[in-house]
Amino acid sequence: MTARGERFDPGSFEQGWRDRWEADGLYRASDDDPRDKHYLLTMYPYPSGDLHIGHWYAATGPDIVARMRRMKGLNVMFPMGFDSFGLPAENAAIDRGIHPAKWTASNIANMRTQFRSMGCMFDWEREVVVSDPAYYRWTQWLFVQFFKAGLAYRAMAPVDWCPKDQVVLAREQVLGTERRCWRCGTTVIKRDLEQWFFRITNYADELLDFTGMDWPEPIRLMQTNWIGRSEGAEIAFPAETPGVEPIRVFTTRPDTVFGATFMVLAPEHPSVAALTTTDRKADVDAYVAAARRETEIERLSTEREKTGVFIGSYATNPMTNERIPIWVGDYVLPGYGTGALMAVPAHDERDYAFAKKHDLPIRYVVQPAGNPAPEGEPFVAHTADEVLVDSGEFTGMPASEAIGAIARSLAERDLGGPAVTYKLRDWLVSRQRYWGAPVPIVYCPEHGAVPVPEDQLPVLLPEDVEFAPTAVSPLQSHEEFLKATCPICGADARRETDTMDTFVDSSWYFLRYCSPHDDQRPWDPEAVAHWMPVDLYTGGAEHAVLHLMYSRFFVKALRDMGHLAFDEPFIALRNQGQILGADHHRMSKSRGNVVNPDDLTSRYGSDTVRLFLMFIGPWDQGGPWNPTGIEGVYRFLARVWGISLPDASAGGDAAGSAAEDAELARALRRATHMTIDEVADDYAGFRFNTAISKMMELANAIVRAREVGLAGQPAYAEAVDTLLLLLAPAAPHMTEELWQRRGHDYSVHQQAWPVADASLTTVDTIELPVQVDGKLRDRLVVTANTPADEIERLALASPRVQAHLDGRAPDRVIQVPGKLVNIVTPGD
RNA sequence: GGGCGAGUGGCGGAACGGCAGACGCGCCGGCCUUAGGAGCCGGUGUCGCAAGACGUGCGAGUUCGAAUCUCGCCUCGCCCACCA
Repeated sequence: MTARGERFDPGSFEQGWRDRWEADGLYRASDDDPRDKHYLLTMYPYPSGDLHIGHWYAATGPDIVARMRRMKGLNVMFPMGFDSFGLPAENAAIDRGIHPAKWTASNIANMRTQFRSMGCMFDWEREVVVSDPAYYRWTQWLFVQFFKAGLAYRAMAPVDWCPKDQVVLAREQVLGTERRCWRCGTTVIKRDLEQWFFRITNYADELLDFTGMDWPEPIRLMQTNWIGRSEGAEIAFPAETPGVEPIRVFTTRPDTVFGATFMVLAPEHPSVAALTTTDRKADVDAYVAAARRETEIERLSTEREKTGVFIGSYATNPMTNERIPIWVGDYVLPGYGTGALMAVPAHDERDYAFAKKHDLPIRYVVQPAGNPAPEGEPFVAHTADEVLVDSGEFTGMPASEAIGAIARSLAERDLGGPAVTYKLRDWLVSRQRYWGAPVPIVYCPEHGAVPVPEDQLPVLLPEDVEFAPTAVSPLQSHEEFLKATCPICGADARRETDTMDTFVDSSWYFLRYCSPHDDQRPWDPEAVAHWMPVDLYTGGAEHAVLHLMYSRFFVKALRDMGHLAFDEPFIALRNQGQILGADHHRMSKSRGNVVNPDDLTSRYGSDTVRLFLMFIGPWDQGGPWNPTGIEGVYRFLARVWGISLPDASAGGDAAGSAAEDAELARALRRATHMTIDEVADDYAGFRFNTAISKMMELANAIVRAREVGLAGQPAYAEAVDTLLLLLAPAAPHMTEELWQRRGHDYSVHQQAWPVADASLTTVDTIELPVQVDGKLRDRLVVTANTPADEIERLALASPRVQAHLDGRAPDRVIQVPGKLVNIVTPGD
């Protein structure tokens, strides 16, 4: 801090500037702005009560980019809202008797205030709160559109059910590997209930296509793996039992079908009962019942024994025409492929383990070309040079060819053909909870599930509800809510009590931001056409799959219904790292390691906290919280303050000659102009830590310039003004204050981003490292256009190089223009 | 078990085929001061008085040159987890 001039006191001006920006609507994004639109979005938070340091970390990065892009001439929209439906509000209601709406509203009010203290350029006029009926009305409207388009349907699905409380539990309400009810500790069971689904699997293939999307590779990979597309063949194995359909299986290895020596059905497979023979019925029934009870509990374990029972009947291998036994085993998953598989123990590890345990035949039908068939272990390798053995007419054929040939042979006999299957399942959107958007459906005894007419939306959540500790959704016992009439026939009907998964709310909130106050439709098509798609989306990587994939699905589905005219919601995506507690664990209230930014801001100011968070490391990395070092960032800002105050130019002892001063001024100007693009590139690449270090270097250069008496010169003023402009996105308050004090027009945030003067950034002398055998021995200072042979001569003439050459003539000299010289000796 | 990512000073990190340790914290020394937990100046990878040698988890390799590329191993983190 400067000895003269006024002390840096962020508390004296930060709030004032925030009020002014707010009053002036500085960050309001207008639809008719002639500049190019730029939609920058950061994931909205769940209103848990307080903003912690992680929220600051997540929001400051995109705020910097938003501010820079605005200075670069774009019409930036940067909105914020609240993901305000969900379980914690309901838990608060149950535990403390506060109504979820009340609890949520007070949390939002608090967090909104805290958000404002960060000095982000959020356009609060566009705020979206998903638990507001003005929002969920349109969530319901969208459900109806999905229903009409056949993309929302009802089906039986297993749910976690507490037999004591008689209630469906959410996934997070089932605790531990013993799977106990969070409330009463009873062991939870699976129970089939009618649930609502969205048909996301219709879009599996399109969701695999990331063409033109600037997304992190790990996220694309995770979604790709989640969708889990597998190519192979479907093959029908006729069952001997009369009246039973052939058993269809999916396989990625049709080339091994000659080695299929038995079949295994999932316990849930629909043909199990019909295929079970009388003498096996007791065993099979017991096994199926046990598997059903254990679904997911035991199946989670990879290492467990391959259990199963023989069903008593046989099928025919369509290639060998052999009778092969049919088993039931819980390692076969009901939801994947056809829920049945042909077991090829010689070429699949799981089938091999099953065959060994149950003493079933193992037949090798593929082997490495020219090698004997391996014994004692499954041969699963799938490379180019394998051939079929013991496979009838296909014996000797390369495995890669056999895949197609066998599939064709089966297709000719109507016993199969090429097939594709996915791991992706349809999206279960039903939640048996209160605090969510009610599914807008009524059940008519005559017409079944009927959507609520659009002009009767929203289906409001009743407010007069009691939250009993049994955790049963109060909607299920709210007579007035349940009472409905059929929209088709007017008969007495019952209202659906399921609410929607909160991921439904977040699958379209980015559309609502475009026209948040429209009360005639979910969005204004013109506004959406103007702003969408989101140019840059930021958020935590924990949403890699669900939220991001659901949003992509929504956009594609709505496009196909004619509501949208683009394919993807988010062009570019960046993930911030997670700030952990000082104990290296996730911040959570129960651990007591949550860092509240309020203490830090009151002590250092918002700018310092913002800058510190961006300085501690790469933004996408995160890491454990450690406030050590915040002083350094504060000192940096205080130094910027000191060199920028108008009276800073008064000091300095002009000492050098005019020529020396001109050279120093030129060096300062070069440093200034070099920094402009470096900082811009770093900001754009989310490398805020290096951007800040470069601004620190410029500030240090300005301090030195003042010490040598440059403070009164134009180069000094240019350096300071440029530094303030570069720093403005990261430290918006103090740069605004200094900008004003230096006599410039309000606001620094409406200035154009500075342009680097190329004539200043090109260097005329360079320092070249000189290596001997790759080891640094000397440095040469030469003019930038020195010819190569001259550089070589100078390098060889260096006494230090000579010493290391030790009389030897160089073998060769490698020059990387402008980078270095390496002299290679013949020795090695 | 599979996939992805990461290992660099006392610490956060920079460099990402070409000067390892930018920038900052901390620490050491000095200046200023009635005082300093303020500010300013200098130093700070390790060993060594020095010249110099060594140095980016470990081990190989490619290259004139490797923290960076390749292969194998170790450790940590995240995701998926019997997906036929």
